Amino acid sequence: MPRLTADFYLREDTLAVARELLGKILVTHFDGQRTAGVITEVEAYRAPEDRACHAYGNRRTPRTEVMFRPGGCAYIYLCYGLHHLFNVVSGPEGMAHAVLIRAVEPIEGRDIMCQRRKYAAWENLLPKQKIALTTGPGALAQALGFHARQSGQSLTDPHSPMWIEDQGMHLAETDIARGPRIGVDYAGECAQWEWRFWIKHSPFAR
DNA sequence: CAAACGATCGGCT
DNA sequence: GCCGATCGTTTGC
Repeated sequence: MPRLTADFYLREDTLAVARELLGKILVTHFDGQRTAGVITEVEAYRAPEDRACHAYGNRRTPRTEVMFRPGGCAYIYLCYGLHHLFNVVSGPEGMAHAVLIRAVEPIEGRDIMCQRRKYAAWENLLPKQKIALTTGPGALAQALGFHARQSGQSLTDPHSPMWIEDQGMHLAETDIARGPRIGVDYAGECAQWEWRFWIKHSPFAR
């Protein structure tokens, strides 16, 4: 299956990019280990106006510099000293827009994901454990093997070990739910913006 | 140079 | 529900 190309990521409408990432397939291929999952939950972040965005007010720091690159690369950072959160940079160069991937449904390399998460083998997991394996941004990033040192890597370069595919899953507007973003209470009125989207009936989304 | 702070998770009550 | 873990980034002195 072909990777999504730069034109998908370069669009300025961050909310459209976020919604359209639902149902796409996030794939990693690190050290010969291939894992993939259907994207089921996302959040949009968008400088300069969004207080919850690390690049709020278009402030550039060494960490957030990659958010200003042309859309189509990864922004991965360490959160709470423990979790590596994976984002897709979008928008044209100079606009710090990104979509946080919050959950996926595993479809390939399930046992590799289990190893990385220190879970038992997939087929021995309880239904609740299968869901916990890749639901939540820290959990899915660990399962797919993401690390902050990979921040800035391309999703569109044919040789890059991380990418997103369209395998033809179609979602109607009525299949998509939206609500406020999680964990951004510090962001004033931006915290109420409904910039979080998920596949309505997926068990792999809150 | 010191200190505060997270776009979270999992275990325990 | 609550709380502790844990550390790079950022900011302020």
